[in-house]
Amino acid sequence: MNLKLYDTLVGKVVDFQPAKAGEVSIYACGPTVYDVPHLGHARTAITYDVISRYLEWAGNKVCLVSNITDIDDKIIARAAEEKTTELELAERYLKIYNEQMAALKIRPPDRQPRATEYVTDPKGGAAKNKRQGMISIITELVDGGAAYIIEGLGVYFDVTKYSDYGRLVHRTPKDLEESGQGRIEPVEGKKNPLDFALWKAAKKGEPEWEAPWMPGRPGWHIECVAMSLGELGDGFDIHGGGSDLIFPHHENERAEACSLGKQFARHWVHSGMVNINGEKMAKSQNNFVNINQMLETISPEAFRLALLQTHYRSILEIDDDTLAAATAGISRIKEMTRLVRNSAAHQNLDEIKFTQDATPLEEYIKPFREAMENDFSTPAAVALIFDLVRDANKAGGSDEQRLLNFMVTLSEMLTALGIVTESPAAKFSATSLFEISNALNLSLGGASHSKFSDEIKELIKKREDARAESDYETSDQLRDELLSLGVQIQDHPDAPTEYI
RNA sequence: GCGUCGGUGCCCGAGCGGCCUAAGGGAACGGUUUGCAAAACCGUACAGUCGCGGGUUCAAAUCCCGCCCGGCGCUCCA
Repeated sequence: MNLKLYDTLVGKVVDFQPAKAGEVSIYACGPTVYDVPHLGHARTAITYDVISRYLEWAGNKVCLVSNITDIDDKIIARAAEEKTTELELAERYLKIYNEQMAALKIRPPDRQPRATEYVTDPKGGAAKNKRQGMISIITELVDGGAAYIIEGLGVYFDVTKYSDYGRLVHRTPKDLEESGQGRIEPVEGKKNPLDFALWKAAKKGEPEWEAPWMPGRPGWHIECVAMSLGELGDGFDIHGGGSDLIFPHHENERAEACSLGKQFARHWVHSGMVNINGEKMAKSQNNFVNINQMLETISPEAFRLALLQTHYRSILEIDDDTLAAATAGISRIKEMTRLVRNSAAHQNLDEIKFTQDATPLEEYIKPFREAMENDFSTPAAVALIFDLVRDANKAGGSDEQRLLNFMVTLSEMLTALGIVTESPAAKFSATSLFEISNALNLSLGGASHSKFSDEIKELIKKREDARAESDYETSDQLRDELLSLGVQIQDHPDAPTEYI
């Protein structure tokens, strides 16, 4: 693997090699579960899903950790609004989040730690478990002089004690302070306006944990330090999230972790934001699109394709045109697999096994790898899929060995991107051309044969009768009717009519 | 204001010093095919040259400078 990726900290594309050859560890900042997820969450989750799938496809062992923030001010506020407990609220929205990510065919992360599991040290102690809770991390920061206590308010990180502050966001502390004027909520007792909370004292009725300073709850950034280091260890490979998290969240994480003497993340990766109908998607615009809503109009495969046709760092434009274009694109790929399937079925190639001979075609795989390893250039990778589709359509039904190679190649590429979710190695190691093309067609949302209702079967029968009598007026009418029921028709001069 | 990313055809969107007579998808138009369609394939127009103006270079969409415009960030948002 010869991967290059854009590292936010460096500000350019750099060579990437995992700390341990063949193993890649990724920490992707997950959601705060106080509301239903929206397209932004989907985009970020799919970005890291694709990255981890590709790296795995390329032969690495990948560990993807994505956390859940289940305690913070928004959750407390929302729980109060809904007259429920923070725990119940977080549970509920976490469940919805995971269900919707599954609906998008996003693979669950290898581990999904929650902030509340990381407040205190695990049973048996930090050293034994190789993971430290937030309270013990904060204690270390206080003891080391990087943090200070404001009585009755909380524990704050002193940014002047960390000389590299601002490097991730490419700003100087002075700049940050000036541009933050009027935005930063003044806190009585802070030494510097940029100082931020590591621990917040609990107000009456709020969830609280016992701590050396005062009962309270953790600040935002410290949770990700505890979870990323706890799950992946110091010097893990990639820390990711949406680009809106660069500052203050990730900057502050760095400050905390590096002040502990940790190397922390080796690379920082950030995915771009989502625009809806040419406008930024934001609460103030009141144009948040929920995943459920969107999945009523587009398949998860098509949605993923729409995302992949834009580079992960660019702004993603979502509107009806984008989604329709992606749906048409998936149909195009699906149609090709269907044509191959038919060809295999009609020629009885079904009986021929190609186990030994199926060969992914380097003419596609090689540039595909190059595209993906160039900072995950999925638009170029997707273009190669369409090149292959055209070439396979052109090849026609005659050369079954070549068709098989096309199918295996297509399967590899679709799997590497997660458009298709089966493992090709397991699925296709002992199968036929028909089985491969059928599997791909079905996993792209294609229909299997003869699963029509009696009503539809009746209409088909009527139409066939009409056509036999050359009554085209009636048969065309029935065709329209069938189409409105979702059945597409393809007549052929010397082959049976197909119903899709 | 500061930081950062970007401005490419009708739309989306690659390319980032010569292979660009600018990938790929969608939409449009014409042809082959079809009873007519659909799908597929072939072809065409779309980018009078890649936001604008300078510069570097034998060579620039690609590098540099300036300007204009947009996104994101600038204390709790993926």
